[in-house]
Amino acid sequence: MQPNESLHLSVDCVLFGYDDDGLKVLLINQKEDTYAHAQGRPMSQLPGDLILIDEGLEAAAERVLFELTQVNGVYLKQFHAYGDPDRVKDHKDRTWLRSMRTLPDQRVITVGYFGLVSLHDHSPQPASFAGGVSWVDVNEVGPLAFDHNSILNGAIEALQTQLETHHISFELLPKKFTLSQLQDLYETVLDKKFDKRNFRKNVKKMSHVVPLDEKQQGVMHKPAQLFSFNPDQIENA
Amino acid sequence: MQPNESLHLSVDCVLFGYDDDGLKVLLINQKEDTYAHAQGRPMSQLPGDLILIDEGLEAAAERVLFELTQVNGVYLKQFHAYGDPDRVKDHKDRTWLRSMRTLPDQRVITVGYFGLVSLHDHSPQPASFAGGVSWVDVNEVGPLAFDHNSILNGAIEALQTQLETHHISFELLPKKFTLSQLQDLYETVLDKKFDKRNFRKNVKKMSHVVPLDEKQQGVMHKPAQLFSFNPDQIENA
DNA sequence: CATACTAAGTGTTGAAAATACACTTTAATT
DNA sequence: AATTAAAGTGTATTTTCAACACTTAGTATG
Repeated sequence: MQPNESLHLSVDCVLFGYDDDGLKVLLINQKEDTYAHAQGRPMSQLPGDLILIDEGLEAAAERVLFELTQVNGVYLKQFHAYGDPDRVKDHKDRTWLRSMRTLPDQRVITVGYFGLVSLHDHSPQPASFAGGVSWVDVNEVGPLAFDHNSILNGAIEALQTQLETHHISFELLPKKFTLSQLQDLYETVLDKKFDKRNFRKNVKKMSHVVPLDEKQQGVMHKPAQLFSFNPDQIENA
Repeated sequence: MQPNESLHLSVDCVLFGYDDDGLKVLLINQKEDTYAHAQGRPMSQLPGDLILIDEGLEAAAERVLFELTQVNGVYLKQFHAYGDPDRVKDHKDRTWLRSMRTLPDQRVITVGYFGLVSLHDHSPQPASFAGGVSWVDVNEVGPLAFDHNSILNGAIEALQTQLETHHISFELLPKKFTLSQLQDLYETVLDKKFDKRNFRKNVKKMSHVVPLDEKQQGVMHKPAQLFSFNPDQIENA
Protein backbone atom coordinates (compact mmCIF):
# COMPACT_ATOMS: atom_id res chain seq x y z
CA MET A 1 0.00 0.00 0.00
CA GLN A 2 1.26 3.42 -0.98
CA PRO A 3 -0.59 5.76 1.26
CA ASN A 4 -0.64 9.50 1.19
CA GLU A 5 2.26 10.66 -0.85
CA SER A 6 1.86 14.18 -2.09
CA LEU A 7 -0.80 14.98 0.38
CA HIS A 8 -0.60 18.39 1.89
CA LEU A 9 -1.85 19.91 5.05
CA SER A 10 -2.81 23.48 5.68
CA VAL A 11 -4.50 25.58 8.29
CA ASP A 12 -7.21 28.07 7.43
CA CYS A 13 -8.03 30.86 9.82
CA VAL A 14 -11.36 32.50 10.31
CA LEU A 15 -10.39 35.66 12.12
CA PHE A 16 -13.40 37.36 13.62
CA GLY A 17 -13.17 41.02 14.43
CA TYR A 18 -15.82 42.82 16.37
CA ASP A 19 -16.67 46.43 16.91
CA ASP A 20 -19.75 48.54 17.47
CA ASP A 21 -20.93 48.03 13.98
CA GLY A 22 -20.81 44.31 13.83
CA LEU A 23 -18.96 41.06 13.47
CA LYS A 24 -16.42 40.93 10.66
CA VAL A 25 -14.23 38.28 9.08
CA LEU A 26 -10.82 38.90 7.64
CA LEU A 27 -10.75 37.93 3.99
CA ILE A 28 -8.03 37.96 1.38
CA ASN A 29 -8.93 39.19 -2.05
CA GLN A 30 -7.41 37.24 -4.85
CA LYS A 31 -5.69 39.71 -7.15
CA GLU A 32 -7.21 40.33 -10.56
CA ASP A 33 -4.01 39.84 -12.46
CA THR A 34 -3.27 36.48 -10.93
CA TYR A 35 -6.77 35.37 -11.61
CA ALA A 36 -7.96 33.77 -14.80
CA HIS A 37 -10.33 36.41 -16.09
CA ALA A 38 -12.34 33.89 -18.03
CA GLN A 39 -13.75 32.72 -14.75
CA GLY A 40 -15.47 35.94 -13.78
CA ARG A 41 -14.57 38.16 -10.88
CA PRO A 42 -11.75 37.37 -8.50
CA MET A 43 -12.91 35.74 -5.36
CA SER A 44 -12.04 36.17 -1.76
CA GLN A 45 -10.72 33.49 0.48
CA LEU A 46 -9.80 32.78 4.05
CA PRO A 47 -6.22 33.28 5.11
CA GLY A 48 -4.44 29.97 5.24
CA ASP A 49 -1.17 28.34 4.48
CA LEU A 50 0.53 24.99 4.31
CA ILE A 51 2.02 24.01 7.60
CA LEU A 52 5.75 23.71 7.93
CA ILE A 53 7.31 20.37 8.50
CA ASP A 54 8.13 20.95 12.14
CA GLU A 55 5.34 23.25 13.07
CA GLY A 56 2.40 22.47 15.29
CA LEU A 57 -1.09 23.12 14.00
CA GLU A 58 -1.84 25.94 16.35
CA ALA A 59 1.60 27.43 15.74
CA ALA A 60 0.83 27.44 12.03
CA ALA A 61 -2.44 29.24 12.62
CA GLU A 62 -0.66 31.80 14.78
CA ARG A 63 1.93 32.34 12.10
CA VAL A 64 -0.66 32.86 9.38
CA LEU A 65 -2.46 35.43 11.49
CA PHE A 66 0.65 37.20 12.51
CA GLU A 67 1.79 37.52 8.93
CA LEU A 68 -1.54 39.05 8.03
CA THR A 69 -2.32 41.25 10.97
CA GLN A 70 0.94 41.63 12.87
CA VAL A 71 -1.12 40.79 15.89
CA ASN A 72 0.14 38.29 18.41
CA GLY A 73 -1.63 36.40 21.08
CA VAL A 74 -5.07 36.33 19.57
CA TYR A 75 -7.50 33.80 20.99
CA LEU A 76 -7.42 30.82 18.65
CA LYS A 77 -9.47 27.69 18.66
CA GLN A 78 -9.44 24.69 16.39
CA PHE A 79 -12.91 23.73 15.26
CA HIS A 80 -12.84 21.24 12.38
CA ALA A 81 -10.70 19.50 9.78
CA TYR A 82 -11.82 19.54 6.16
CA GLY A 83 -10.63 16.69 4.04
CA ASP A 84 -12.91 16.16 1.08
CA PRO A 85 -10.58 14.88 -1.65
CA ASP A 86 -12.12 17.33 -4.07
CA ARG A 87 -12.20 20.36 -1.88
CA VAL A 88 -9.62 22.30 -3.90
CA LYS A 89 -10.38 20.77 -7.25
CA ASP A 90 -12.95 23.16 -8.60
CA HIS A 91 -11.91 24.49 -11.94
CA LYS A 92 -11.82 28.09 -10.77
CA ASP A 93 -9.81 27.17 -7.73
CA ARG A 94 -7.25 25.16 -9.65
CA THR A 95 -6.74 28.04 -12.00
CA TRP A 96 -6.04 30.23 -9.05
CA LEU A 97 -3.72 27.75 -7.40
CA ARG A 98 -1.76 27.34 -10.59
CA SER A 99 -0.99 31.02 -10.41
CA MET A 100 0.31 30.73 -6.87
CA ARG A 101 1.91 27.40 -6.33
CA THR A 102 3.71 24.93 -8.45
CA LEU A 103 1.43 21.99 -7.81
CA PRO A 104 -2.23 22.80 -8.15
CA ASP A 105 -3.36 19.21 -8.29
CA GLN A 106 -2.17 18.13 -4.93
CA ARG A 107 -4.66 17.19 -2.38
CA VAL A 108 -4.86 19.54 0.57
CA ILE A 109 -6.48 18.76 3.86
CA THR A 110 -7.02 21.76 6.05
CA VAL A 111 -7.60 22.33 9.71
CA GLY A 112 -9.85 25.24 10.56
CA TYR A 113 -9.12 27.64 13.39
CA PHE A 114 -11.14 30.61 14.40
CA GLY A 115 -9.59 33.62 16.05
CA LEU A 116 -11.02 36.57 17.92
CA VAL A 117 -9.88 40.18 17.99
CA SER A 118 -11.40 43.40 19.14
CA LEU A 119 -11.52 46.12 16.55
CA HIS A 120 -12.36 48.79 19.08
CA ASP A 121 -9.06 50.06 20.36
CA HIS A 122 -6.64 49.07 17.66
CA SER A 123 -7.75 47.95 14.23
CA PRO A 124 -5.16 45.34 13.40
CA GLN A 125 -3.79 46.45 10.06
CA PRO A 126 -5.16 44.14 7.52
CA ALA A 127 -2.15 43.31 5.44
CA SER A 128 1.13 44.99 5.49
CA PHE A 129 1.64 42.27 2.98
CA ALA A 130 0.23 41.26 -0.37
CA GLY A 131 -2.89 42.38 -2.12
CA GLY A 132 -6.17 43.31 -0.58
CA VAL A 133 -7.01 42.08 2.83
CA SER A 134 -10.19 43.34 4.36
CA TRP A 135 -12.72 43.04 7.08
CA VAL A 136 -16.08 41.96 5.73
CA ASP A 137 -19.28 41.85 7.76
CA VAL A 138 -20.18 38.21 8.33
CA ASN A 139 -23.61 38.80 6.85
CA GLU A 140 -22.20 40.21 3.65
CA VAL A 141 -19.72 37.56 2.70
CA GLY A 142 -20.14 36.50 -0.90
CA PRO A 143 -18.97 33.27 -2.51
CA LEU A 144 -15.49 32.33 -1.41
CA ALA A 145 -12.88 30.17 -3.05
CA PHE A 146 -12.62 26.43 -2.41
CA ASP A 147 -14.89 25.24 0.38
CA HIS A 148 -14.25 28.37 2.37
CA ASN A 149 -17.90 29.22 2.72
CA SER A 150 -18.52 26.01 4.60
CA ILE A 151 -15.43 26.54 6.68
CA LEU A 152 -16.73 29.99 7.54
CA ASN A 153 -20.10 28.55 8.51
CA GLY A 154 -18.40 25.97 10.65
CA ALA A 155 -16.46 28.73 12.37
CA ILE A 156 -19.57 30.78 13.02
CA GLU A 157 -21.31 27.84 14.63
CA ALA A 158 -18.25 27.05 16.69
CA LEU A 159 -18.04 30.66 17.83
CA GLN A 160 -21.68 30.64 18.84
CA THR A 161 -21.39 27.50 20.95
CA GLN A 162 -18.15 28.70 22.42
CA LEU A 163 -19.69 32.03 23.40
CA GLU A 164 -22.53 30.25 25.16
CA THR A 165 -20.36 27.76 27.00
CA HIS A 166 -17.09 29.55 27.69
CA HIS A 167 -16.23 33.03 28.76
CA ILE A 168 -14.68 34.42 25.63
CA SER A 169 -16.64 37.60 25.04
CA PHE A 170 -13.80 39.77 26.32
CA GLU A 171 -11.67 38.67 23.39
CA LEU A 172 -13.98 40.68 21.16
CA LEU A 173 -14.47 43.75 23.34
CA PRO A 174 -12.30 46.69 24.32
CA LYS A 175 -10.65 46.45 27.72
CA LYS A 176 -13.24 48.82 29.12
CA PHE A 177 -16.76 48.30 27.94
CA THR A 178 -20.34 49.04 28.83
CA LEU A 179 -23.02 46.48 29.51
CA SER A 180 -24.82 47.59 26.38
CA GLN A 181 -21.75 46.78 24.35
CA LEU A 182 -21.61 43.37 25.95
CA GLN A 183 -25.25 42.79 25.21
CA ASP A 184 -24.85 43.94 21.61
CA LEU A 185 -22.03 41.48 21.20
CA TYR A 186 -24.16 38.60 22.39
CA GLU A 187 -27.04 39.69 20.20
CA THR A 188 -24.83 40.03 17.15
CA VAL A 189 -23.01 36.75 17.51
CA LEU A 190 -25.96 34.65 18.59
CA ASP A 191 -28.34 36.50 16.32
CA LYS A 192 -31.07 36.92 18.87
CA LYS A 193 -32.38 39.60 21.18
CA PHE A 194 -32.06 39.72 24.94
CA ASP A 195 -34.10 41.59 27.48
CA LYS A 196 -31.98 44.37 28.92
CA ARG A 197 -32.88 43.85 32.56
CA ASN A 198 -32.61 40.08 32.45
CA PHE A 199 -29.34 40.28 30.61
CA ARG A 200 -27.91 42.53 33.30
CA LYS A 201 -29.13 40.24 36.03
CA ASN A 202 -27.14 37.45 34.47
CA VAL A 203 -24.05 39.55 34.09
CA LYS A 204 -24.17 40.41 37.77
CA LYS A 205 -23.77 36.72 38.49
CA MET A 206 -20.57 36.56 36.45
CA SER A 207 -17.85 37.24 38.93
CA HIS A 208 -15.32 37.96 36.22
CA VAL A 209 -17.17 41.03 34.94
CA VAL A 210 -16.13 43.82 37.27
CA PRO A 211 -17.34 47.43 37.41
CA LEU A 212 -14.69 50.16 37.18
CA ASP A 213 -14.64 53.55 38.91
CA GLU A 214 -15.14 55.13 35.56
CA LYS A 215 -17.87 56.22 33.25
CA GLN A 216 -18.32 56.68 29.58
CA GLN A 217 -17.53 60.22 28.42
CA GLY A 218 -18.65 62.51 25.66
CA VAL A 219 -21.93 60.86 24.89
CA MET A 220 -25.05 62.97 24.68
CA HIS A 221 -27.05 60.86 27.04
CA LYS A 222 -26.60 59.31 30.44
CA PRO A 223 -23.06 57.97 30.46
CA ALA A 224 -22.71 54.29 31.07
CA GLN A 225 -20.74 52.59 33.79
CA LEU A 226 -17.60 50.97 32.44
CA PHE A 227 -16.70 47.38 33.18
CA SER A 228 -13.75 45.17 32.56
CA PHE A 229 -12.96 41.47 32.74
CA ASN A 230 -10.95 40.05 35.53
CA PRO A 231 -9.02 37.24 33.90
CA ASP A 232 -8.31 35.59 37.26
CA GLN A 233 -11.94 34.88 37.76
CA ILE A 234 -12.79 33.29 34.50
CA GLU A 235 -13.89 29.83 35.44
CA ASN A 236 -13.48 27.70 32.41
CA ALA A 237 -16.87 26.19 32.76
CA MET B 1 9.84 27.74 1.14
CA GLN B 2 9.63 23.98 1.15
CA PRO B 3 6.56 23.25 3.13
CA ASN B 4 5.31 19.93 4.32
CA GLU B 5 7.07 17.27 2.37
CA SER B 6 6.99 13.89 4.03
CA LEU B 7 4.16 14.86 6.25
CA HIS B 8 1.59 12.19 6.78
CA LEU B 9 -2.00 12.23 7.75
CA SER B 10 -3.91 9.56 9.57
CA VAL B 11 -7.23 9.05 11.23
CA ASP B 12 -7.55 7.52 14.66
CA CYS B 13 -10.83 6.04 15.77
CA VAL B 14 -12.18 5.86 19.24
CA LEU B 15 -14.88 3.27 18.90
CA PHE B 16 -17.16 3.24 21.90
CA GLY B 17 -19.16 0.12 22.58
CA TYR B 18 -21.86 0.02 25.18
CA ASP B 19 -23.73 -2.74 26.91
CA ASP B 20 -25.27 -3.37 30.30
CA ASP B 21 -21.95 -3.59 31.96
CA GLY B 22 -20.47 -0.37 30.79
CA LEU B 23 -18.83 1.77 28.21
CA LYS B 24 -15.94 0.19 26.36
CA VAL B 25 -13.33 1.32 23.87
CA LEU B 26 -11.89 -0.82 21.15
CA LEU B 27 -8.13 -1.07 21.56
CA ILE B 28 -5.44 -2.82 19.58
CA ASN B 29 -2.75 -4.63 21.45
CA GLN B 30 0.68 -4.26 20.03
CA LYS B 31 2.12 -7.71 19.63
CA GLU B 32 4.94 -8.76 21.91
CA ASP B 33 7.16 -10.03 19.17
CA THR B 34 7.02 -6.85 17.16
CA TYR B 35 7.72 -4.81 20.22
CA ALA B 36 11.15 -3.97 21.52
CA HIS B 37 11.21 -5.90 24.74
CA ALA B 38 13.72 -3.58 26.31
CA GLN B 39 10.92 -1.05 26.64
CA GLY B 40 8.72 -3.04 28.97
CA ARG B 41 5.33 -4.46 28.21
CA PRO B 42 3.62 -4.02 24.85
CA MET B 43 1.15 -1.18 24.83
CA SER B 44 -2.27 -0.80 23.42
CA GLN B 45 -3.30 1.82 20.93
CA LEU B 46 -6.30 3.19 19.15
CA PRO B 47 -7.13 1.84 15.73
CA GLY B 48 -5.92 4.21 13.09
CA ASP B 49 -4.32 4.30 9.69
CA LEU B 50 -2.86 6.65 7.16
CA ILE B 51 -5.45 7.98 4.81
CA LEU B 52 -5.31 7.04 1.17
CA ILE B 53 -4.53 9.64 -1.40
CA ASP B 54 -8.06 9.92 -2.72
CA GLU B 55 -9.98 9.12 0.37
CA GLY B 56 -12.04 11.51 2.45
CA LEU B 57 -11.39 11.76 6.15
CA GLU B 58 -14.63 10.21 7.21
CA ALA B 59 -14.27 7.53 4.57
CA ALA B 60 -10.87 6.68 6.03
CA ALA B 61 -12.36 6.38 9.49
CA GLU B 62 -15.10 4.12 8.15
CA ARG B 63 -12.55 1.95 6.42
CA VAL B 64 -10.43 1.57 9.55
CA LEU B 65 -13.45 0.54 11.55
CA PHE B 66 -14.74 -1.82 8.95
CA GLU B 67 -11.41 -3.56 8.71
CA LEU B 68 -11.41 -4.07 12.45
CA THR B 69 -14.99 -4.87 13.22
CA GLN B 70 -16.60 -5.75 9.92
CA VAL B 71 -19.31 -3.37 10.98
CA ASN B 72 -20.67 -0.83 8.57
CA GLY B 73 -22.67 2.26 9.11
CA VAL B 74 -21.55 3.08 12.60
CA TYR B 75 -22.21 6.58 13.84
CA LEU B 76 -18.98 8.51 13.38
CA LYS B 77 -18.10 12.01 14.38
CA GLN B 78 -14.92 13.96 13.93
CA PHE B 79 -13.86 15.68 17.12
CA HIS B 80 -10.31 17.02 16.90
CA ALA B 81 -7.09 17.06 14.93
CA TYR B 82 -3.84 16.31 16.73
CA GLY B 83 -0.75 17.81 15.20
CA ASP B 84 1.97 18.18 17.77
CA PRO B 85 5.18 17.71 15.78
CA ASP B 86 6.45 15.32 18.44
CA ARG B 87 3.34 13.32 18.97
CA VAL B 88 4.79 10.10 17.53
CA LYS B 89 8.39 10.72 18.47
CA ASP B 90 8.59 9.08 21.84
CA HIS B 91 11.33 6.52 21.92
CA LYS B 92 9.00 3.64 22.66
CA ASP B 93 6.64 4.68 19.90
CA ARG B 94 9.38 5.00 17.31
CA THR B 95 10.60 1.57 18.15
CA TRP B 96 7.16 0.27 17.56
CA LEU B 97 6.69 2.17 14.34
CA ARG B 98 9.97 0.89 13.01
CA SER B 99 8.60 -2.60 13.32
CA MET B 100 5.54 -1.74 11.30
CA ARG B 101 6.36 0.86 8.71
CA THR B 102 9.34 1.82 6.73
CA LEU B 103 9.58 5.41 7.90
CA PRO B 104 9.26 5.83 11.64
CA ASP B 105 10.55 9.37 11.67
CA GLN B 106 7.90 10.95 9.55
CA ARG B 107 5.60 13.39 11.07
CA VAL B 108 2.03 12.24 11.36
CA ILE B 109 -0.91 14.48 11.97
CA THR B 110 -4.05 12.66 12.92
CA VAL B 111 -7.70 13.44 12.88
CA GLY B 112 -9.72 11.88 15.65
CA TYR B 113 -13.14 10.34 15.10
CA PHE B 114 -15.30 8.71 17.66
CA GLY B 115 -17.75 5.99 16.76
CA LEU B 116 -20.65 4.40 18.57
CA VAL B 117 -21.87 0.82 18.54
CA SER B 118 -24.23 -1.18 20.65
CA LEU B 119 -22.78 -4.35 22.11
CA HIS B 120 -26.17 -5.66 23.14
CA ASP B 121 -27.50 -7.56 20.18
CA HIS B 122 -24.40 -8.37 18.21
CA SER B 123 -20.92 -8.01 19.62
CA PRO B 124 -19.00 -6.80 16.60
CA GLN B 125 -16.17 -9.29 16.33
CA PRO B 126 -13.09 -7.51 17.45
CA ALA B 127 -10.59 -8.45 14.82
CA SER B 128 -10.92 -11.05 12.26
CA PHE B 129 -7.57 -9.55 11.50
CA ALA B 130 -4.21 -9.22 13.17
CA GLY B 131 -3.28 -9.66 16.80
CA GLY B 132 -5.30 -8.78 19.80
CA VAL B 133 -8.15 -6.40 19.52
CA SER B 134 -10.31 -5.98 22.54
CA TRP B 135 -13.01 -4.00 24.25
CA VAL B 136 -11.69 -2.30 27.35
CA ASP B 137 -13.81 -0.53 29.91
CA VAL B 138 -13.17 3.21 29.56
CA ASN B 139 -12.31 3.42 33.24
CA GLU B 140 -9.69 0.74 32.98
CA VAL B 141 -7.63 1.95 30.10
CA GLY B 142 -3.94 1.95 30.91
CA PRO B 143 -1.22 3.94 29.20
CA LEU B 144 -1.57 3.92 25.44
CA ALA B 145 0.96 4.45 22.70
CA PHE B 146 1.69 7.88 21.22
CA ASP B 147 -0.70 10.57 22.43
CA HIS B 148 -3.59 8.14 22.34
CA ASN B 149 -4.55 8.76 25.94
CA SER B 150 -5.24 12.40 25.21
CA ILE B 151 -7.07 11.46 22.05
CA LEU B 152 -9.20 9.11 24.09
CA ASN B 153 -9.92 11.83 26.63
CA GLY B 154 -10.87 14.21 23.85
CA ALA B 155 -13.23 11.60 22.49
CA ILE B 156 -14.85 11.03 25.86
CA GLU B 157 -15.48 14.72 26.31
CA ALA B 158 -16.84 15.01 22.80
CA LEU B 159 -19.14 12.06 23.42
CA GLN B 160 -20.41 13.64 26.60
CA THR B 161 -21.26 16.96 25.00
CA GLN B 162 -22.75 15.23 22.01
CA LEU B 163 -24.96 13.09 24.22
CA GLU B 164 -26.24 16.18 26.01
CA THR B 165 -26.87 18.22 22.89
CA HIS B 166 -27.84 15.71 20.21
CA HIS B 167 -29.98 12.62 20.20
CA ILE B 168 -27.41 9.92 19.79
CA SER B 169 -28.15 7.57 22.66
CA PHE B 170 -29.86 5.07 20.37
CA GLU B 171 -26.54 4.43 18.66
CA LEU B 172 -25.38 2.75 21.85
CA LEU B 173 -28.55 0.85 22.74
CA PRO B 174 -30.31 -2.21 21.38
CA LYS B 175 -33.23 -1.53 19.07
CA LYS B 176 -35.62 -2.30 21.88
CA PHE B 177 -34.65 -1.00 25.26
CA THR B 178 -36.08 -0.15 28.64
CA LEU B 179 -36.07 3.23 30.27
CA SER B 180 -33.71 1.92 32.92
CA GLN B 181 -31.26 0.97 30.23
CA LEU B 182 -31.52 4.43 28.78
CA GLN B 183 -30.95 5.98 32.17
CA ASP B 184 -27.98 3.71 32.88
CA LEU B 185 -26.47 4.81 29.60
CA TYR B 186 -26.75 8.47 30.52
CA GLU B 187 -25.35 7.82 33.96
CA THR B 188 -22.44 5.82 32.64
CA VAL B 189 -21.46 8.23 29.90
CA LEU B 190 -21.98 11.44 31.83
CA ASP B 191 -20.72 9.90 35.05
CA LYS B 192 -23.49 11.24 37.21
CA LYS B 193 -26.72 10.01 38.73
CA PHE B 194 -30.22 10.95 37.70
CA ASP B 195 -33.43 10.79 39.64
CA LYS B 196 -35.57 8.02 38.16
CA ARG B 197 -38.84 9.94 38.11
CA ASN B 198 -37.36 13.15 36.80
CA PHE B 199 -35.44 11.27 34.17
CA ARG B 200 -38.61 9.61 32.93
CA LYS B 201 -40.44 12.90 32.85
CA ASN B 202 -37.81 14.22 30.48
CA VAL B 203 -37.93 11.16 28.30
CA LYS B 204 -41.68 11.58 27.90
CA LYS B 205 -40.99 14.95 26.29
CA MET B 206 -38.77 13.35 23.68
CA SER B 207 -41.05 12.55 20.84
CA HIS B 208 -38.55 10.22 19.25
CA VAL B 209 -38.63 7.74 22.13
CA VAL B 210 -41.69 5.61 21.47
CA PRO B 211 -43.21 2.86 23.60
CA LEU B 212 -43.72 -0.54 21.97
CA ASP B 213 -46.52 -3.05 22.53
CA GLU B 214 -44.04 -5.30 24.14
CA LYS B 215 -42.51 -6.03 27.49
CA GLN B 216 -39.30 -7.42 28.79
CA GLN B 217 -39.37 -11.17 29.29
CA GLY B 218 -37.69 -13.69 31.53
CA VAL B 219 -36.67 -11.31 34.28
CA MET B 220 -37.51 -12.17 37.86
CA HIS B 221 -39.22 -8.92 38.64
CA LYS B 222 -41.81 -6.67 37.10
CA PRO B 223 -41.05 -6.68 33.39
CA ALA B 224 -40.25 -3.31 31.89
CA GLN B 225 -41.99 -1.65 29.01
CA LEU B 226 -39.87 -1.70 25.89
CA PHE B 227 -39.21 1.40 23.87
CA SER B 228 -37.56 2.17 20.59
CA PHE B 229 -36.34 5.24 18.75
CA ASN B 230 -38.27 6.67 15.91
CA PRO B 231 -35.57 7.99 13.62
CA ASP B 232 -38.03 10.24 11.78
CA GLN B 233 -38.60 12.28 14.87
CA ILE B 234 -35.08 12.98 15.88
CA GLU B 235 -34.85 16.71 15.75
CA ASN B 236 -31.25 17.57 15.34
CA ALA B 237 -31.36 20.12 18.07
C1' DC C 1 -50.39 -21.90 46.64
C1' DA C 2 -48.45 -18.48 49.57
C1' DT C 3 -44.44 -15.71 50.41
C1' DA C 4 -40.41 -13.34 49.20
C1' DC C 5 -37.71 -11.05 45.98
C1' DT C 6 -36.50 -7.53 42.59
C1' DA C 7 -36.71 -3.87 39.67
C1' DA C 8 -40.61 -1.14 37.29
C1' DG C 9 -43.53 2.41 37.57
C1' DT C 10 -45.78 6.54 39.26
C1' DG C 11 -47.18 12.47 41.50
C1' DT C 12 -46.64 16.17 44.31
C1' DT C 13 -44.48 19.93 46.45
C1' DG C 14 -41.03 23.60 47.03
C1' DA C 15 -37.14 26.08 45.12
C1' DA C 16 -34.85 28.17 41.57
C1' DA C 17 -34.46 30.02 37.12
C1' DA C 18 -36.33 32.30 33.14
C1' DT C 19 -39.40 35.56 31.20
C1' DA C 20 -42.17 39.65 30.52
C1' DC C 21 -42.68 44.26 31.19
C1' DA C 22 -42.22 50.43 31.79
C1' DC C 23 -40.66 54.25 34.00
C1' DT C 24 -36.84 57.31 35.93
C1' DT C 25 -32.17 59.15 35.54
C1' DT C 26 -28.11 61.63 33.73
C1' DA C 27 -25.37 64.15 30.81
C1' DA C 28 -24.96 66.69 26.39
C1' DT C 29 -27.08 69.69 22.93
C1' DT C 30 -30.02 73.48 21.47
C1' DA D 1 -34.85 75.77 30.37
C1' DA D 2 -36.26 72.25 27.28
C1' DT D 3 -35.09 68.36 24.48
C1' DT D 4 -32.83 64.22 23.35
C1' DA D 5 -30.92 59.57 23.87
C1' DA D 6 -29.47 55.80 25.99
C1' DA D 7 -28.57 54.11 30.94
C1' DG D 8 -30.28 52.05 34.71
C1' DT D 9 -33.50 49.68 37.74
C1' DG D 10 -37.65 45.89 40.35
C1' DT D 11 -41.52 42.95 40.52
C1' DA D 12 -44.82 39.53 39.36
C1' DT D 13 -45.59 35.30 36.57
C1' DT D 14 -44.39 31.19 34.41
C1' DT D 15 -41.55 27.51 33.65
C1' DT D 16 -38.16 24.47 34.81
C1' DC D 17 -35.57 21.75 38.06
C1' DA D 18 -34.98 18.98 42.33
C1' DA D 19 -36.24 16.24 46.03
C1' DC D 20 -38.63 12.55 47.74
C1' DA D 21 -41.36 6.99 48.91
C1' DC D 22 -44.65 3.73 48.04
C1' DT D 23 -47.19 0.36 45.00
C1' DT D 24 -47.08 -3.07 41.25
C1' DA D 25 -46.07 -7.18 38.41
C1' DG D 26 -43.82 -11.03 37.37
C1' DT D 27 -40.33 -14.86 38.81
C1' DA D 28 -38.55 -18.00 42.12
C1' DT D 29 -38.79 -20.64 46.34
C1' DG D 30 -40.69 -23.44 50.10
